[in-house]
Amino acid sequence: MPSQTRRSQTVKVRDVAREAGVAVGTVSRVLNDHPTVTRELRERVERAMAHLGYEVDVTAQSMRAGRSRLVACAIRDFDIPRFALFIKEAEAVLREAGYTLLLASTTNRPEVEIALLSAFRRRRVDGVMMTLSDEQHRDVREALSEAPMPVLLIDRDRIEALDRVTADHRQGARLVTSHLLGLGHRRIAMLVGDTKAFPSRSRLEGLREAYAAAGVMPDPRLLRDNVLSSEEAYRATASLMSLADPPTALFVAAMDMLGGCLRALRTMGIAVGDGISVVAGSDSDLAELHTPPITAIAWDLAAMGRHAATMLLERMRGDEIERGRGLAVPTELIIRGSTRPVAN
Amino acid sequence: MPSQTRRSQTVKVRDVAREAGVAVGTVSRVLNDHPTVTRELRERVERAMAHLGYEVDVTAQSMRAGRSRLVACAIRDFDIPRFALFIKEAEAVLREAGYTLLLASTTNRPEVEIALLSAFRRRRVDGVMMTLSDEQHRDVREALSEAPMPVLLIDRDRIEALDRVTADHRQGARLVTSHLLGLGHRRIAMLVGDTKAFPSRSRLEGLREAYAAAGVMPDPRLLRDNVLSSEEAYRATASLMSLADPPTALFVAAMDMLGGCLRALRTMGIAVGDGISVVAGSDSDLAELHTPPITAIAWDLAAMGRHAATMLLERMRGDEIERGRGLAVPTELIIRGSTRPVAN
DNA sequence: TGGAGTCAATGAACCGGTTCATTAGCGGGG
DNA sequence: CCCCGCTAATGAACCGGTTCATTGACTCCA
Repeated sequence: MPSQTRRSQTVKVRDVAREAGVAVGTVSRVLNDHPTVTRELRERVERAMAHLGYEVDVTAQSMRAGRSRLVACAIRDFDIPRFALFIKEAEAVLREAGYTLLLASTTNRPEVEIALLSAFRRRRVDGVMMTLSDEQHRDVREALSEAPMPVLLIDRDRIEALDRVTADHRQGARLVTSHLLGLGHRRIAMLVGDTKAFPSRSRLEGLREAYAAAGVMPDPRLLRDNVLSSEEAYRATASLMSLADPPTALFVAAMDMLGGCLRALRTMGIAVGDGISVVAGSDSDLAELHTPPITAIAWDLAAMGRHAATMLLERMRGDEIERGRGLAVPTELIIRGSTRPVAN
Repeated sequence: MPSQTRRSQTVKVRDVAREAGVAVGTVSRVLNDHPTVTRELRERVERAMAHLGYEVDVTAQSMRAGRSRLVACAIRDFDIPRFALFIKEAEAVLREAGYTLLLASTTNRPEVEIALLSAFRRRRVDGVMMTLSDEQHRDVREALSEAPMPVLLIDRDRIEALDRVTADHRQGARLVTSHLLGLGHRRIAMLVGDTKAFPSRSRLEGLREAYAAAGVMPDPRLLRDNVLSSEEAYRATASLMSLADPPTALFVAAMDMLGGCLRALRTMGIAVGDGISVVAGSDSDLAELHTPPITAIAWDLAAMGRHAATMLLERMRGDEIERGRGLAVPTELIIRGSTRPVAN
């Protein structure tokens, strides 16, 4: 019976205590760097641990201490290439602080978000960073308010009580729109993602603000929202370009939908730059190395990941901080060859 | 004191047992779908749980049961865009089976790999899927053999005792090389990643096999190995193209280094297709939508993720299966406009 | 009617740490 | 010399489940 074998193999605090000739409590204090332990005893215990090849059982620690040293990250879909950067940096900061990252995907469904929060609670996860499909969703808000651990929102801002890290998408969309209006474009199409979520909402705001500032009215028929996949971006682009009065510029604001959009233009034989000006809502190798290179909005996702982890750590430490801190990383517009003065 | 509040708020098996008028053991049996519990009692207990809003403490379960329902995934760097697909699918399969995914990055360093294995052991992780920086590393192999939980290797194959899921990179490289040789290319440069790891090794084998089959000798100076970042790919490309006798074709076998390589060619004013034939070691939007589109090797990373999770689940279930099963997903060559007959 | 056999339910012991009230030891002041 | 106060170490209780030997009820058959 392997469990028997394993059990007898496993070195426990008792064994270390016996080996070192001290009480189990002392071993525990050594493990936790308690100040009230003399150097001599500490060394004796550490020698015993090394000698026996002792390893703490984190499960048992969590059990008694009520904390797991786990931090969960739940996002819509970690298939989003640029998002990996966020996770990478967040994980590095958390690991440095002794935490392990739990990863889950919400598939952008409220019921999954709620189920995940419950699963995190059952695991006594110490902190959560997540996106939400819909910040207004009643049940999700209730689940969040009942969460016993701090929750930080990623690129969401409508829940005042929670910390959040966002990108300034409004600013980004404003820059794009002003840039295009400045080039003479008046028929600017826009593909945005889920309008129930912050990024799309604020991009729409930015667009409207820029239009308003220029005293121009946007054509609502050029706005395609809830574009969530590359395939949808393809169809939306194809449909826009088939209009009797097609757009002269296309702002692909939905994250990483640029591929679908370019595929559609290529299929229809429309040249980027000449036939239509194109702007990507987030920068990528594809945008940079396309012919012509594609004007794009850029922001520092790595910094977002670091900030998210750092803020969450502060909150978990229980520091006396005001509730609902927000941190917005700036966005910038990188102008490339895909945006040109409107033809005629 | 919040912990006090939380403690008193928490509903435990005792409370459920009292509410339902049964023993705690019975509640536990209901929780674990034990067969020896009558329908009537089961329903009474479930009502009590619902009424009190009971949630099991997974930590306590893990403590006694010795398993955590955690599966760890440790890869070199999850900044690799295409890898997200693997993780996404693996997570879905694992979640379906009631497991939660732990994520960590090895940064391709043996000592980190060893430390992570130890951390996973301390957390009583039930299974691990990981890459290795060096399959031959003594200490890593020792750590692996001492791991009490099953470990599955991702795209690594040199450890016979462990299950593994790989892509057939050798086949891919063979296809690429034959294709280029068939177009008349004799000076084929290749950028590969870490030669201590399986993917680069088998790509090199594939290249040599194809050369041998054609009775041609490769020029070793055109081989650049240990290209690990986009920046290194940039430099390697620049250096290759500055040779007195530069290559006529470039096989960017290192994963997702295509960007750096294309940047270098653009900087040097060398046209893809005309000036040099280019093949990407893994397909991407960038390869597909580049002008000209770039010939690439493709394989199903999503399937790899699913297979990895499924195989690991089987192993964790303790099924009687032979040790060290290997599953290789096929690779295919997608020929596009970037590879043309050699000019002369 | 009694005894063997089945099956469901019980609850105390246990998993491996941490916590904290208690004890032991020591130095210093009266 | 005694007592007080302080610090360091002790070890039993505890965290919240699961497990399993034991009990009790019930059926079946001689």
